Amino acid sequence: MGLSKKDSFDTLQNRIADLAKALGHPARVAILQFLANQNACMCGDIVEELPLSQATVSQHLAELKRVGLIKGEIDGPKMCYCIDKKAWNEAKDLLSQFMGDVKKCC
Amino acid sequence: MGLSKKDSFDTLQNRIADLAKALGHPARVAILQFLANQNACMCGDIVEELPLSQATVSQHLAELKRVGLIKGEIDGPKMCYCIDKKAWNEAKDLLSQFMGDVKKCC
DNA sequence: AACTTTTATCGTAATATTACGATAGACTAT
DNA sequence: ATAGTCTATCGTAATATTACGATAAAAGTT
Repeated sequence: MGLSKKDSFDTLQNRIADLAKALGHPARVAILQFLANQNACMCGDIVEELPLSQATVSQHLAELKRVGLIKGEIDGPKMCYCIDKKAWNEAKDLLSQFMGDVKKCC
Repeated sequence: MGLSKKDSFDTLQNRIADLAKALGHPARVAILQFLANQNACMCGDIVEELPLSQATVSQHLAELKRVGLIKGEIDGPKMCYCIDKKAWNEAKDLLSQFMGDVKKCC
């Protein structure tokens, strides 16, 4: 079918998967790189940086907002997007812990 | 439409996204946790560990194989799956570097 | 050879994602 | 008030993902 079985997995597994899914598109990786390499929030011109339409970029931004990695605040006519430090660090910790626990294997 | 624009992004962005996408499902996170917490490869009984059908688990394993995070080798009647250390470390480095470059912001 | 076990693949259906044009909503500036 | 700018949302279409039963393929066992 396609009926989601996500409830059968635990909260941590779901959170890791959800964060990873948000990173699972090159446009969103590019957006985050852009925001992360800036010393300030990004106001207005994200669309110009990407080879995608305004509607599509807005959709990707909404997905990043959904998982909490970025937050947007209104600045007069424009919108300013910033990395959400708290969620970003949570994501970094979760992922690095997850990737870190490999024991020696074959 | 839905026509992929992935070619418009660079190789690194695509690789990060592709790895993240592979981690973007709780079943695959669970499989990797399972393999990573073992001191040996996992032969045979992965399906029993998951609340999914054999066909679905096989599909998730194929996805993990596709990105290179695991490798499978035939052991008589069974199949042994192992974390691919090389790809795993590459993934860990890529992700931690990606998550690491945040400058101070708002 | 016939049977069992294990895993991959095929076929199929439901749902989700990706993408864009068009439109609406919010704000500034004239 | 009107016009311009920026962003979100709606509508829609194409494609991808998720899930499973059924079947095939490969290996060991009797």
